[in-house]
Amino acid sequence: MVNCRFTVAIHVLCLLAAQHPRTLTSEFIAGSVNTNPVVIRRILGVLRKAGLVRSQPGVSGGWGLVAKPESITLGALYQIVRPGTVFAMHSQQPNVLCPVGRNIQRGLRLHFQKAQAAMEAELDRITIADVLEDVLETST
Amino acid sequence: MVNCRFTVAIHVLCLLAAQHPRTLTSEFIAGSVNTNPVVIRRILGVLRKAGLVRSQPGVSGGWGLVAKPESITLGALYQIVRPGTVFAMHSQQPNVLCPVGRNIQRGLRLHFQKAQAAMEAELDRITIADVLEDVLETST
DNA sequence: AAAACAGTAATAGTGTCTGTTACGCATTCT
DNA sequence: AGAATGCGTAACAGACACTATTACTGTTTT
Repeated sequence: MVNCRFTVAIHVLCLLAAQHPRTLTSEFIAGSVNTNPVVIRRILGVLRKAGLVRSQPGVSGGWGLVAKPESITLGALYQIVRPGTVFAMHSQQPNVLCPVGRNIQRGLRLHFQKAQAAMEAELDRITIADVLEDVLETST
Repeated sequence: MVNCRFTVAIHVLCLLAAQHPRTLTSEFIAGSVNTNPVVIRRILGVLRKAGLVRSQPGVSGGWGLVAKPESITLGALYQIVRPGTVFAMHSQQPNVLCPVGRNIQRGLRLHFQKAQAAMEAELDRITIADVLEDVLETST
């Protein structure tokens, strides 16, 4: 089972959107996600740097949504919580004495970028508001 | 360093296509990829099950291409060497007592599938023949 | 018969991610 | 002012996936 930060980030933003403008503590959120509060704080820390949420320490503190749910696309969120590429190049540099080995990475880079861009474009068609609507709809 | 089997598989098929109809040994291929022959045999074993290549043991044995390079798309290859999904759900099951936690996975599944399908559709537009052409072109 | 080469199991090492504890700091409430 | 609450973050352990490597068996050609 690989990286699930993206999924958790969506989950948390849906929670914050559903309860807006109330603030939620990392402990409460962790109870819904079923993980440790530190994990939640780590992910929300990244989202705060991106300007999506804000945090407040102290009594009656917690986390609140800053951006509008319908303005947060899954594509943007993906780039925030999982920077980097879907595809990995060779773990060791290929043999430069081989015509294929010497040029294969350059030849693949653009194709990989376009494939990932297509994926993110599809994710851009969905917002947190859409997901929340789906979730609460199936809830009834 | 994540999964690079997909990249290596493309690399190996380009080699086999470039040298076709000659056969190449796993040791020779490993020399271009810069890894161990066993790693090559493992990946080629998967491709053989899919009918893309064949192998022959013994003296002057090795690996040969069966499918035509222009008929092997990167999308098909991706599904062969990396079955499974790009996106991971929660590592622990979310809290079913929470309306969001109870339905978030069902709400996300379709979106994730569509995003990955968009990526694979983009990969389907490229064949091994295309990649080989790019690679040999930049070689000059 | 000997050599070459695939097939495969077993193992070690590395890296990434999640989960957890611990502690400091900021803020609110009494 | 002091206590309680909650974030911020470092440190560490455990799980897991992947790569690399060794070693051995079986098959085919020469």
